[in-house]
Amino acid sequence: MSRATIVDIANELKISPSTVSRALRDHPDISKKTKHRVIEAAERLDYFPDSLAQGLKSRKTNTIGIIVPEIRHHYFSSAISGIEEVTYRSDFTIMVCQSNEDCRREEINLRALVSNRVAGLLISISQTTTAGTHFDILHKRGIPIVFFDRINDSIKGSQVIVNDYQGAYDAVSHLAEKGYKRIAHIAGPSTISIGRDRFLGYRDALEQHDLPFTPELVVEGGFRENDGKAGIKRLLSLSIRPDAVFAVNDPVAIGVYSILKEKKLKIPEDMALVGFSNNPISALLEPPLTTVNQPSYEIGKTAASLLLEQIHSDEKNPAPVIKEYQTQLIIRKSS
Amino acid sequence: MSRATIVDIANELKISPSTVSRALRDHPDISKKTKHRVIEAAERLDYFPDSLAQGLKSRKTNTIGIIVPEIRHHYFSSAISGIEEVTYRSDFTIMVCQSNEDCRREEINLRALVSNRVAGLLISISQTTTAGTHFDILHKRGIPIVFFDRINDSIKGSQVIVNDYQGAYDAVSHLAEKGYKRIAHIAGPSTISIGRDRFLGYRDALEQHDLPFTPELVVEGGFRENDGKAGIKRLLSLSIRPDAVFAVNDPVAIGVYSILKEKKLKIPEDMALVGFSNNPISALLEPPLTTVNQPSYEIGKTAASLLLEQIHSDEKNPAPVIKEYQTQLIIRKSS
DNA sequence: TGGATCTATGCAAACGTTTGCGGCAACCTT
DNA sequence: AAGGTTGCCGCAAACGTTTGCATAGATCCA
Repeated sequence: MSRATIVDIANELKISPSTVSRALRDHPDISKKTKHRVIEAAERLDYFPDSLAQGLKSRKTNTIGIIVPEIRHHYFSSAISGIEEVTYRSDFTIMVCQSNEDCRREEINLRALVSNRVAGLLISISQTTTAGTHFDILHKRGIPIVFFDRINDSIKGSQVIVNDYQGAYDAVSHLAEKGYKRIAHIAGPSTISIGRDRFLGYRDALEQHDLPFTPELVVEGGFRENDGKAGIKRLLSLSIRPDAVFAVNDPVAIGVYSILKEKKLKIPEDMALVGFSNNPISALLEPPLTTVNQPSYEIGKTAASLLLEQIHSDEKNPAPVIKEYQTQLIIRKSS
Repeated sequence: MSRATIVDIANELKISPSTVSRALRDHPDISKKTKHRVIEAAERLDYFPDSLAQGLKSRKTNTIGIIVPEIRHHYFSSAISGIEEVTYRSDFTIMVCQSNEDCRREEINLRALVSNRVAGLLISISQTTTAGTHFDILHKRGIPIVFFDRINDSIKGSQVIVNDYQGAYDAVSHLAEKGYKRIAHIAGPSTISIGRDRFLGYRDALEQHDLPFTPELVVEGGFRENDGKAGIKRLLSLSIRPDAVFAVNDPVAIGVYSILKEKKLKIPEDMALVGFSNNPISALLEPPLTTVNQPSYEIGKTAASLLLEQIHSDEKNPAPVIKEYQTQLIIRKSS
């Protein structure tokens, strides 16, 4: 019933706990023979090391924290999958929290993770996170942090991102070159990097192709399917409808799909559509969605590797590193 | 830089650490005035409780472990989302691991979680997990466990599942009633509950509708998209092709879709198709996929609630509870 | 006024590890 | 033969909490 400890093994073998500890960690001071005896006894007694005691004593743990807006969104679950894949290989475990796009909850999660003494933190901030002062404690405690996907300029730290500006620019250029004239944008919050950068890419692409920038063709919302629904409804109610829509991401584009289907509007004849993220689902939609590829699984892996590097680095507050992935426009039938 | 501890607060206030500890936990013995002073000092010093020390001393933690085959599969990420939602409200954090459908990795994950002294475990076993002796240590240590979705009869523990048999039965009955005569089944591993039960539902539905059970129409594989591709290829190579397919789950059905599209075969004219899970994607496929609804998010929430109940229960090894959800056939254009 | 009860606090041990330091043989040097 | 290495191991303190027990002062009752 009650778990065996190092002391139990020591008593069993009539040696001291320190010898057992060293034997288990393969310390060179311990003889081969003793090591074998210890290993054998440990297995026989079902010994499991106690990570709590280890962490308390050694002042560091093998767990890293993750905070994302919502776990069930494909982009994030895929990134988490990538993260777990690399942390697993380094004997780290992950603690996962979701902020539900709520800054306050993000902060509560953060406190819980710090209390659990995570060795580092990976985060994609919520869409309501503007300030970011709650990240200061990490810096104070020398806990490395890597932001991925969504960042916020007022917060310092390493980042793994994609070139959102270029991705949006390419997507909208593609629409312009296809001959669409009134290209709308269902945008994300301008306080979030990806919301702002994709908007800027959109605006500059219009300008580059001699299309007028029309403020009423830009509706700002969140990152969810419902935001897409609301956005397209607004656009459909305009006196002159757009002939194409660039959605800030695929979930939003999917919201647009469902409304357009509901209204029996044809894609791309009545309205062309381009998304962002390349969710697996986008290829299977009818018509398949033109979108911008964003390698979420890879991004997760890279972010985790970067974090582990910083954790193992000697300096307590290593200089921020920024890794940027290039996006890739995937042209399908919706445009 | 270095974090403040209870002792730091005690020194600051010239009181003893035990008083600080009690004040922070709102112990009735401590005066209002002292409590206020302690709280104030704690905030001023940026005090964060140390979960490791707390866990070590109190012999229990507020973290629960999760092991799933793959985080990025919609069904699981959705379940994890549900789990996090309820654990968050109870001040628990989750440690998430993925087994990658590999029994050995599942066991390694399990050891890591036990080492971290999780208060309980939620698991959906890998498709290669047949024995399950590695779960014994949980029982020995009185760590409650709740299985969800995939179970294995040789393992005892609480379960949150759906009525897979009935779901499959309904799906295949639907196909039979639509007039399909040669209904194939791309099945999951028979060692896993959901694989076996869905197969049994398929078989009995055939019998009930006076259709012959033809072994060559059943191909057994895994739960992934690739398994669907392999399965449908096998079926297409038969001298007499089936006219309908019941896939063990939606990812497998999606694999079938992509092969059928590749071969220019029409759904449902050339081949009808039914899936299982009701992934959000299934409604957006063309044609939309008939499938069996399985409330993954709800299942996650229920499993987590059940686990928390057992954690808070006084008995060390509470009797297993089984919660079964009813499935619901969602008829769309693919059948 | 003496003892009993209550309130608020402190002491010290314990949770399971890790690790610096020191010790004791046994073996090597010159 | 005396001193120096080397190999192997144990002692004890420490990590940051929690908690049973003791205690000091205040209040109460007869």
